[in-house]
Amino acid sequence: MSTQQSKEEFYQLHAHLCKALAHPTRLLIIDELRDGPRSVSELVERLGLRQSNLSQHLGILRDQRLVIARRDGQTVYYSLRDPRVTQAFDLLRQVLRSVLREGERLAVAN
Amino acid sequence: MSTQQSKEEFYQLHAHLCKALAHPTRLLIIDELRDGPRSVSELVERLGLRQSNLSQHLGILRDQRLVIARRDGQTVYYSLRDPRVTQAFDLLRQVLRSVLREGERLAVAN
DNA sequence: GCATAATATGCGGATATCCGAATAAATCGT
DNA sequence: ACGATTTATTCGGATATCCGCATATTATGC
Repeated sequence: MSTQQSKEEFYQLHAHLCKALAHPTRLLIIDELRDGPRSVSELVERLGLRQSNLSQHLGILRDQRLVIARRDGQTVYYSLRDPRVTQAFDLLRQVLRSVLREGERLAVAN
Repeated sequence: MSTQQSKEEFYQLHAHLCKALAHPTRLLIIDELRDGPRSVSELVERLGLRQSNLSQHLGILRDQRLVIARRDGQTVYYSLRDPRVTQAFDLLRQVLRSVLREGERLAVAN
């Protein structure tokens, strides 16, 4: 551990990171950023959210350094900071799908 | 999507999965299960938690099918259901470390 | 400087999560 | 069947998250 950091603090930070991913809207945002940067207004339009609510969610993703904001004039473009985030995203989605298939099997069996 | 499931519901489920990971204690539990199954009492002892609290967290992980409970007599052994969960776990941890290194660089620069 | 556009932030009520204490449920030995 | 052991669940108060509304901030064009 490079910086002075207790085990507890590290797990806390890891949990904060996960918490930032633990909301449907924020997952939608991340999915929307896969193909490249998007401005806030683009995201508002594509996701159909109130602007303030979207900005709040973007703020949470920003705080955890999951996304990067680049300003060009009045518009701010958001992009993903680290491809490993989407990798983790996809792994969990695979797990989810396998859980759903499993549940289906059991549903048929019972 | 095999089962009847709207896009919104799917993202909701994904978020629930992430939420289950979004707590330091539950991350500690998952880390503890990497090397194989552990009984509840082993986990209580190794993590130093109240038994009820640990069971609550295990329940959350169980509900999301992140862990499996196997009963042997009076003791219940928990194990990880899918290695992809720990893979996702590790990817996020790498992201976290890189974020911390970055913060350190900036701290030194300023 | 001022009106406008794009984005961010503060506030407050509704809802969800967290933890400890007490209690229930399951299993064992006798 | 009864007591002991291990694990799970319920309840309630404290704390945190979420969203809409209103307002602030930042940048542009005139």
